[in-house]
Amino acid sequence: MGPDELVRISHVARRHYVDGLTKIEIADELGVSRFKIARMLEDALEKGLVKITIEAPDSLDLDLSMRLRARFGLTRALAVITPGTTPDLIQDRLGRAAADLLSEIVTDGDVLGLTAGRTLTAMAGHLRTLATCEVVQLAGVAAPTPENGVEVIRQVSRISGGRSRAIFAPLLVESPATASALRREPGILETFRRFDSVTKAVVAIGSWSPPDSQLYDNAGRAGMLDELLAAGVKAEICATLVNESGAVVGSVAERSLAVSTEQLRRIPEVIAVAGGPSKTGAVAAALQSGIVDSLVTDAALARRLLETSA
Amino acid sequence: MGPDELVRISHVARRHYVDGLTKIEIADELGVSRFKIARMLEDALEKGLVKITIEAPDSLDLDLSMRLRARFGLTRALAVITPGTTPDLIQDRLGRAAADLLSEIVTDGDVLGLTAGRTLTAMAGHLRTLATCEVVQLAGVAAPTPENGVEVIRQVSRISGGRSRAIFAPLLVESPATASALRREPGILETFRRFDSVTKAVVAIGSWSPPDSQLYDNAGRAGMLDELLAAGVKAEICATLVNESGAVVGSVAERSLAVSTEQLRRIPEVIAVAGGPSKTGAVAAALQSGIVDSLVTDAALARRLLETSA
DNA sequence: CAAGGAGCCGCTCATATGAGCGCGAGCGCG
DNA sequence: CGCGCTCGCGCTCATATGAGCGGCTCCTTG
Repeated sequence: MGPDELVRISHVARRHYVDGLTKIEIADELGVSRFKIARMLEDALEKGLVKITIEAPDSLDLDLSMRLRARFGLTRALAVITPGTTPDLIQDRLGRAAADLLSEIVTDGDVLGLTAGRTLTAMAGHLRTLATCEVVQLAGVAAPTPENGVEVIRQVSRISGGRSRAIFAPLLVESPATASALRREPGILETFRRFDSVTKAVVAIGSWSPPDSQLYDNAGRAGMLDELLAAGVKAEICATLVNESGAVVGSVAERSLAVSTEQLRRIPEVIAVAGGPSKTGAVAAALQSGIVDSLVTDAALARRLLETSA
Repeated sequence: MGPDELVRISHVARRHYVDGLTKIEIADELGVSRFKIARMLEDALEKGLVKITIEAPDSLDLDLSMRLRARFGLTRALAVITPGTTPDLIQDRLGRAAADLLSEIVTDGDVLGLTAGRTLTAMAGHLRTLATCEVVQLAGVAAPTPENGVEVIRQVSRISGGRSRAIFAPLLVESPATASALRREPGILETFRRFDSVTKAVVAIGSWSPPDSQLYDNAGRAGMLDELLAAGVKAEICATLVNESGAVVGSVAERSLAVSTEQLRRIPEVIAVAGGPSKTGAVAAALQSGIVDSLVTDAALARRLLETSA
């Protein structure tokens, strides 16, 4: 293309794309037909004279995110790009993304349900602002570590400024009777009554094969593992266990202190946060279950999900 | 902006700007109203999420070029960016730009008129392709150097493949009688007859104050300088002399071998090529004269022209 | 020279789009 | 509680735009 046409076309492109003039206005200005202007702009695009770029944040793979959303019918999906594959790193980045997502979507009237886990602990650590909302713990304490649910609830509700409903009791207990008794404890009863009011929940996904789950560990200690693995448990969402196809199988309901599967399903938006190589199958199973509405995961896992189900 | 909205908006922006979908198509695809899509795209632009850039060649200032064109009512204008201000460098770059311009706009039927000068010599040196056209020398030889008009004509016509009409005679001679006699010489007569057929001409602009012109030097040797300077000559185009206001003053017509002012005016497109600090006033005067239809100059000179006449 | 084809132009008419408006939800305040 | 405010939404209607067409010129080719 010669320099004269270059000057003309660039000028037209600038008037249109930068100054926002319509093609008709440019045509009048230059005394040519609007069709001429349209063709000049087509040329400019085609010859690479006008470059349109979509600025993406380094940390998100926008394309994968949208494909996840579309493929699994999710309300939202975030495929987080991680600069490495160590569990710590992935959890930190997923936590950050989940924190940003919470800041974005939680509004003043919301009742926020949370579970525990290392990724959710990371999320709490990255959370900076949150609308005023009630924060409800959805399951008892699975691990006697700083990563337990009570700690997450405490941090998040402090940032939100809303009131918190914790569960000061284990996730899994020895007998159904103990579980029933605990559920009648005033503080715990209060929290359980809020489950039906929860509008948004952030939950971890535990993997049972390969094992990467605190509930799995607890079940092992409680001697329930063989029975549940025989039932084909692949993943857990709170205390709900699902197999590879997403069907709810086995049950720890009687001996656990947690939101029920039905209550979980009634929550308008359940956001699962999970990533890392070991969780691929569990995330796939959780998505199949229909319990999960939104997903925050790492880009590598997202890619594996889309490949296997293409 | 939160990550979820980021993903949505980026996706919409890509579908629209990259994939070329209409807003209505995207709206249908996502199940939202077209107004929503329009507002998302407005947001994307406003938040800097979509960047539209006009790629400009390093060597041309597109904005200055368009402003020159508009300000002086030119058919074409090129403001060439030079990486320095030495005369040699400026001439080289202007020559290159003029060569590119010629390659672009000369078509097979054209009759191309040329004068001489260092910049036009540079132009000839940079010329790589040219449509088949007749090449006509518009003025006699002003300097006994490799930069004379005959040499330029020879080079250009060789690249074009068309026939050439040179003037093997001086630009300025001692007496009107000698000039008349030369004009009757068969070869020269032939060239002069082609002047009325010239469709495009590339001419240099000579400056008389400060002096930067081969014709000025010749006039000095011929003892005509005082008279012409007294007449207020500021610039020369071929052998036509104009004052600061662009009015034709003085005359070397009787003693020169060159296209006449009237013939020059009748040429459909006269392209002046001139630049450098010393030529500012001369270029301004030449533009005033109405003889010049298009201009190739350096960006610095263009800027000075626009400043003084703003 | 006639026929045919390529390239450029501007038209028609259906479609896409933008400006501006009114509605209804959520929110703060007396 | 009732009021007004703001905001996000989608509507109407005038305008901008694109697809496709036919006319024109120029050039090639038989």
